[in-house]
Amino acid sequence: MTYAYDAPELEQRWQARWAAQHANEVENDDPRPPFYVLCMYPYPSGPAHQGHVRNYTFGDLNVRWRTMQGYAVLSPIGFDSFGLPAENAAIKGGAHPRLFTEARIAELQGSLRRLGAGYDWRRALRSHDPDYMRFNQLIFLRFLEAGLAYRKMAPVNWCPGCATVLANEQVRPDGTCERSGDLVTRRDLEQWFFRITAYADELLADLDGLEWPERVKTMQRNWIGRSEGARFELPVVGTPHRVEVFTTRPDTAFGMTFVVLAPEHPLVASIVPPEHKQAVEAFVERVRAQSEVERQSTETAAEKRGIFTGAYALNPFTNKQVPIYLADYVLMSYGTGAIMAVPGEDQRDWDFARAYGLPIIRTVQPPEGWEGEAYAGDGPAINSQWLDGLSVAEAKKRAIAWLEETGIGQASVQYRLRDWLVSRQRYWGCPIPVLYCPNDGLVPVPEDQLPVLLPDDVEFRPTGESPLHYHEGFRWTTCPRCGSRAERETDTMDTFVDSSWYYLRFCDPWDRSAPVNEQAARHWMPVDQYIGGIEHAILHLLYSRFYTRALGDVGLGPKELKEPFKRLFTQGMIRMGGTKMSKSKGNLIAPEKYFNRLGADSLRIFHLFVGPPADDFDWTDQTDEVIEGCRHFLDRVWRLGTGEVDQAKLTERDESSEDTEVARATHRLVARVTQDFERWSYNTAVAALREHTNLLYRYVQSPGGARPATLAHAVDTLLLLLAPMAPHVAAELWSRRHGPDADVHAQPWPVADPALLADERATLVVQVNGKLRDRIEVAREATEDEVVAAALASAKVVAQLAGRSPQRVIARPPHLVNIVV
RNA sequence: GGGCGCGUGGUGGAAUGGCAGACACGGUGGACUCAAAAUCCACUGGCCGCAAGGCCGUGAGGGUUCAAGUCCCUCCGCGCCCA
Repeated sequence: MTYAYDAPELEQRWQARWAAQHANEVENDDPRPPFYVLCMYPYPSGPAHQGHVRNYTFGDLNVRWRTMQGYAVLSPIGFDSFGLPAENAAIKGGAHPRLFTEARIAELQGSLRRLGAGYDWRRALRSHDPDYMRFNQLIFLRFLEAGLAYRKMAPVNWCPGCATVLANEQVRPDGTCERSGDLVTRRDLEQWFFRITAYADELLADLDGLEWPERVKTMQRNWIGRSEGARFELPVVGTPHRVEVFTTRPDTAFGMTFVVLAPEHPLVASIVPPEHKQAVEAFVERVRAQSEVERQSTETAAEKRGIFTGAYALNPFTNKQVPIYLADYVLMSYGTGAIMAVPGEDQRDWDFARAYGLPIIRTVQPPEGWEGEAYAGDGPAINSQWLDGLSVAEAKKRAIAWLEETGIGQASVQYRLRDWLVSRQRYWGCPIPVLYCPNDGLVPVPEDQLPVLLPDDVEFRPTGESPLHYHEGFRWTTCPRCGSRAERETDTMDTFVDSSWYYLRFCDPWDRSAPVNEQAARHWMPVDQYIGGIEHAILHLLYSRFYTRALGDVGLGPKELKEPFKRLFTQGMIRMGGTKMSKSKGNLIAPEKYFNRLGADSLRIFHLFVGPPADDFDWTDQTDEVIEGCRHFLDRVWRLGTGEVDQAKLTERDESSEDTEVARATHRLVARVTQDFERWSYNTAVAALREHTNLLYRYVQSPGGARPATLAHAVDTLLLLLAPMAPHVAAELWSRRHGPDADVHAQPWPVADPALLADERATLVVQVNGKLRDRIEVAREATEDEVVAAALASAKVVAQLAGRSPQRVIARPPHLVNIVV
């Protein structure tokens, strides 16, 4: 293979020049209108992989394009540098997590530079930087003060493999750990939480105003899971106790034939009669060992899921006694930890009732011919006394009104969303800055003593306990209040904490006095374009939305800033053989080999060209040939740009109609590419550039040759439009054409002249009965009568009509005529 | 089970309800060359036909419309999210 230019040499030369020029550095007082482009900061796992290349190519296109459009573009980058892989490597006998991580960062940084992505490197941050940790801890303390951070004993998802607690989101549906694949079990531990549920309503409601993919918004809505219903109390027969239940279907209360408590429910201890105690305790023990996912699974046979407590409650609607059961699928953490069971309208209750021989009473009339079991749809209430005949919605209202009048209960809203469990029993994370004193109890580390740093001299043992716990020097300290020996918290923070506010820090990473400089944040925020993987649709994006609000509420961020990311784009995944391309799968295709041979520009064009950015892409054996093809395209642009194509035929002359057509095509190209950039249709934008290149080749090689001025404008425009996509080759050609100091990336983005967008001639499509029969060249301004006349005069149309006369003629001048016979 | 999305040539894909398959990859042929590579040019959905041309064609079936890949209904298959 021989290529038209030496890509590695050319690209490295331009990268060095951009670094020397401090290109893409932007000041906070830049007078141009601000525009914030951000790619999700990467976890540094080593050199970039194709997913990174795709992500950062899209990001850089936006940065360069918006810059050419006249914005002051904030384009920062950082590294999500805390996390498990570094610690696991240390346990396996590797280097210290810090050294390991910093080596990986250097590799990834190298890849990003070779990709030619433009960043304000002065603003770069790493989550494990002491400065960043200090502010992470300061935020934690302010949350603690405000009651947004709290500690409680909680049954948690415990991964034996990772030897740590997992958030619900990190447990896969089959009950295994997202990272290690081990089966997750339950344990009770003192854990730290962030009170994200305090914002549930707001987080749900404000989704409406975001320019995010509808899919992502739906996922967040489901995750928050708001449901409206009622809660009310039932007396436990023969005891002074009352059990409170939450239900979304108060209208079905007349069909309640039993009550189910979560096995952990506090009432269990006091209501179970002695003769049932042993069996109940054994059941509770068994359920405690199960993971939440197991408990929620519909696979388990109903017979094994519950147990009768021996106690009865009084259904306040019917004044009848109903038995109280325990069942694994009722969770203490949702609602009140107790439900009224209505087997007639809930399939799980139906299954349970059948398994335990409990009565089933329908309270909603199923439609005629209903052959299913529980009926959850709408219909008139039956067997429900004063609710009979009402629709579900009406009956709900009436039932709630009755509960409120009688004082038995009230309307209630529940969320599926739980508070965010942030503590991790690991070393390589940000320490939680509190200590425990025998006299003063829980004591926050004074702010002037932050950051609490990780000790370097730790031992990594595969025991499952945090190395911080063994480290006597770290673990023991003195209480800042009373001076006695006190124990430090040895848990560290979930790494999602780090990624929940980094985008705010980028606004002014130089501010030593506060994590977020409010003035700078007001200037740049919200992020105008956020770009990342769909896999962060729920967690990272929801936590960040919470953080933005919470920071404002504790006085650490602009109070009026609610939403961090105005526009979100989620790119598709790179797959290989059906699975996601990732380091853990061992199916990475390193970009370095393309950088060395074809150049970063070719790889960038490939990622832009290969399909819609939002779609997944399957990397196959043919992919290399497509990337070659992208280099081929850049070589063709090169030969046009340097004048290597048929220079001899260039002729000075007045503009001919052929020249005019090329000029018009150039303006159409500008409009097309701009529009495609706006709608994230980069594959068609590249197609448009390739089409234009093909057109210019034909133009230059045509018998009449090209008119120099027309060609120069067409080629220059091509280079301007190419600059955000293939920045190196565009820069080189531009400087060769316009002088060594000319900078294509500093040029204004071209604007199409509306007068030149349309052709003078148009192709009239003639259909007979909706089928294509002829194409006729007509003037662009042709009237309805003219196009109809032209269509009827067509020999092909006459032949098709075969003497029949048209019943109806539909004309859309100048593009289409349809003759109906 | 519920929700959302997607099914187009050998392949990736394109198409505000108005010319299906743009742009590529691959393939075939040609020019250049002693030869090859590179480059440039042409052709490339299927079937019938010497040709002109015709017929069929966007997962399957139905509907709306002058006109459907696009809108509506049913079904099949695949993917994702929530259970």
